[in-house]
Amino acid sequence: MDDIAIHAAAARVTGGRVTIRTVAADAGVSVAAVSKVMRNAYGVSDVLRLKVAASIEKLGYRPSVAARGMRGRTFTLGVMLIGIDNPFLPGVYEGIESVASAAGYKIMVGVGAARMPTEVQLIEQMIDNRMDGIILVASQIAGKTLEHFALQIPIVVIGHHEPNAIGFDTVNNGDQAGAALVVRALVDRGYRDIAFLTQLRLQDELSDVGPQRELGYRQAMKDAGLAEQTRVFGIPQAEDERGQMFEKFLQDPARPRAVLCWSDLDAVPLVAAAFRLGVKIPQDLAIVGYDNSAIAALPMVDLASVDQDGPRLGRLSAEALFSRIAGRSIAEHVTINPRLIVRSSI
Amino acid sequence: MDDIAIHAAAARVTGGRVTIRTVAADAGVSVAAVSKVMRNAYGVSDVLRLKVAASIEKLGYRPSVAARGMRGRTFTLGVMLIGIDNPFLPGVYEGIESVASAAGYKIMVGVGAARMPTEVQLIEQMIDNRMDGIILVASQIAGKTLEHFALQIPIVVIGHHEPNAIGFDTVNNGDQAGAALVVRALVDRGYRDIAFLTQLRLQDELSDVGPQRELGYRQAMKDAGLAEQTRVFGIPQAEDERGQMFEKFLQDPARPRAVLCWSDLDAVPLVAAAFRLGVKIPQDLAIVGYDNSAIAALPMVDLASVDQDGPRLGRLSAEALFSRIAGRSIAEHVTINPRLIVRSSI
DNA sequence: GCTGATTCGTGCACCGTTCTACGTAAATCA
DNA sequence: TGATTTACGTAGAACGGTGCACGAATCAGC
Repeated sequence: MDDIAIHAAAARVTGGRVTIRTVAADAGVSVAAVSKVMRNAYGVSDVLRLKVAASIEKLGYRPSVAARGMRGRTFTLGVMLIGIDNPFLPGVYEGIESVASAAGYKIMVGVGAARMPTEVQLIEQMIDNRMDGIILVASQIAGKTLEHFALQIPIVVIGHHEPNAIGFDTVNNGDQAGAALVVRALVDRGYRDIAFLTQLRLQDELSDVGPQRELGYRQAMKDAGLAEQTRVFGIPQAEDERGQMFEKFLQDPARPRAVLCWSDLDAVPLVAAAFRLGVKIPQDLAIVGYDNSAIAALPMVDLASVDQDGPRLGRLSAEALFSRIAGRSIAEHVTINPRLIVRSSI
Repeated sequence: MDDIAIHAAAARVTGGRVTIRTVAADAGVSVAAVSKVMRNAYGVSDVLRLKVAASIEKLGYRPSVAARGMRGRTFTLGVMLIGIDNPFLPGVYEGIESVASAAGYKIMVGVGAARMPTEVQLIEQMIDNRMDGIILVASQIAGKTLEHFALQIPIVVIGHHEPNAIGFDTVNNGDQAGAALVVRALVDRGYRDIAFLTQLRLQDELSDVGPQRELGYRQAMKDAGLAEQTRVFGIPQAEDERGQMFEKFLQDPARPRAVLCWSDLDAVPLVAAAFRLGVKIPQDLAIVGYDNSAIAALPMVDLASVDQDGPRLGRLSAEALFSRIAGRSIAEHVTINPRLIVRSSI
């Protein structure tokens, strides 16, 4: 009797939405029992489990992640992407997703738009949303800031070098090695006058991939006895400025014989500008990119590029994150070897 | 005295994390007062506001979205994208983001990977996370399912036609008009044997953009007196199958003289296959895509394509969502006009 | 100086979960 | 058979906010 009255009250109070209380009332058990079944915790008989499962099925109950997050885990990972149209991301995301979904985890993505304040806000937002951990892809946030956030939430960073970080993990391809790979391949083909094109930006942090690749380029040039041929050009960010810069660069008679671009993001537009101006690739200019994006593989582009194996980076970072969520507290810094995909542009 | 003890207890109990209670204790006011300041609700004096603001600043307090979501709003929108590498998405996202951030809203993205069950799960997840509303971009979920979810959360759909939906809004470009535009442009240039290439899929719903464009194509062909020339080819999803299909298609002497592809997603690979096989564009075959993606604009691709104005679609959908969140309950279905970007491929 | 209205700030009951502590009954052991 | 363990289920206090209802204080009007 009393029981029934309580059930009715419970049903009324929730106003339409099926909550754990609705299920408990329907199954005739306590709220805690339903919670136990949901988490398949210890101390639940088969009879109880079946009863509760039936009610859940019948009512179409879905636990609220928000409410769950207030005490336990949310089983959700946050993934912060630098921007939506970066060619490096799809592979990485795919890798993360495969590991996460196998572990029963959901993913929420934040899009950073490559602007620093936005990225910090996104991290804060993911903390506020009680994600169990976050993966930052190609973030530009400084290590010190990250150490601060790492106190609040497990963090793994892809595409940003912080080998001395103690609060969070990093997963990278060997950016220096990748650039060196390219220099050696170009030298083997007889090129000597090899330049590096890097992203022009305000705060030039050494931990970013661009500067790392530049470092690898410089070292490899020195190792090849080409220290004097070393040339680095900065590419402006804005699209029209970049176009003008490429035009001037390509029309300069003193331009290098081969270039390594810090990313396909700039290499593809360079190929486009060369095409427009009638500069033949590789006869007039050899070009190599970085990221082995889908566009680079198109036959009319056919751009040689360094492949980072994004899916593997993604998988490794997700695994690192899970082990950190599980309790590991000493940092892991993983580096995998990139390889050069040779195409007709060299 | 007593006061101080309470403060200490409050600080101890929260275990490091700065909560609304920590702030209240620090400012020497009630929890409710802090909450009022946060929501800038009615009945707060300037003195109180300043005191609380100072404490918030000092402690670096950030409210928990999860906790807030249990009663009030989360000020977060969910955006479900069909997949991360779709050329249609960046523009749309940019549009949504601009409106959302202006309204002080955050965005969380779910990546659907174009698989139906994943998409449904993502919607459920966004409901579980207490988003204030969601925008589905190029979703393949049937209208009936959406009506069900629309009872639980405000929904706006982009790139999916459901003109009779009553529970949610839709924002689209005129897909039929877009295809007709292309047919007319081709006819004007003297083409007669014009085919349509559409995505081959299991459940061919008329509400999807592909079939809509096909409808527009068929009607425009009829209107141009070319009903007999009407030909539609289905393109398989898998990359290698598609490659084989394109190869056969391009080598067939009876192939059409011009084709309209349902999306750049297939048009660009077709251009690539033509390039590989030495089929000249547009001399041997004219090609038009849909979406006006960045790749289409590359000079070595130079693919004519229909522009949907993604940013505008994004803005309109965000505005529709906000008005729905504000209480509107009758559905809105917006259509904007696409335009053809002419390039050397026709 | 009294009444009624207005302004501010607080106490407290939620929101939907998790999880610890505890009670009870059945099973095992001496 | 009595004592002890084990298995199961429940009550109730968190978690970190929101927002209603209420009381105290200030103010205006007469």
